[in-house]
Amino acid sequence: MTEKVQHDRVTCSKMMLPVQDALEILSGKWKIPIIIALTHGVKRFSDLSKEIPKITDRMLSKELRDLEMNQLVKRTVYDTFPVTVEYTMTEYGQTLHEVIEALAKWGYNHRKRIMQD
Amino acid sequence: MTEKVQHDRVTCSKMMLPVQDALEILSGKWKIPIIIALTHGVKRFSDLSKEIPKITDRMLSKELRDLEMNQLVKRTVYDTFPVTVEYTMTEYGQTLHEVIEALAKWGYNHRKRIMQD
DNA sequence: CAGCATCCTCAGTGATACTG
DNA sequence: CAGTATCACTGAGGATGCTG
Repeated sequence: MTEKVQHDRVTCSKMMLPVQDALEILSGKWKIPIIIALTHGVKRFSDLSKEIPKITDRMLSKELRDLEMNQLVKRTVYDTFPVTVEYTMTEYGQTLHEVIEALAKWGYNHRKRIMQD
Repeated sequence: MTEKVQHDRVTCSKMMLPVQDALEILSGKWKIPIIIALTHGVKRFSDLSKEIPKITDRMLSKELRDLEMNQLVKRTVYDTFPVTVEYTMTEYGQTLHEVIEALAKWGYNHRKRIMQD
């Protein structure tokens, strides 16, 4: 059975919900690793499994499904035997790059700042 | 006793760790509500408690401590009786605005996109 | 190869009561 | 007022084995 993922939301500013939406989509331990892996090109399930240290098939499968539902990732099945499946970022998924850049930039500086105290 | 918060990290790109750092700081249910509340000015503990629907004192206290440890929020105690405590964003905390703007912008568009499918 | 089913653990959060 | 202490719960994530 599919696991539910639904959090309560808090509303006290008009930025609140959009920010929480965005964070929810990037939330969890594996979304960012998967997204970054896919920015380096089209990948198969087993490629991702190898490239992302310690992720289990269960989580990889689940997170890919989430990303696909949000139209960030496209899944393509080829009729070979055994089946081949390719994952790639959609064009829409690319729009996340700005956000991830902003996070990376801030995070990079923060790490430096916290180190030297 | 202080609760521990430590996650495993995944490394497969140089953006990975900085992005995860940033997300970790914004992670949890209450960081964003608190940060946004504090962008609207200096607030006391009870102000925040009233403004942020359903947050418990326990979580408010804990999240403020986290934010303070990361130098994003400043805590000032006034020697009155009973004690008065004020919380405010630090100048450094303001640097998060770019990040939150990016998240808000993307989240806003995403909400529109997903609604109309 | 590309997953799914099942069971299990524990960190994050909630509820409630108490205190300087 | 501004928290802390304690207990309880739940759901994200891990481990393992199975399948089309």
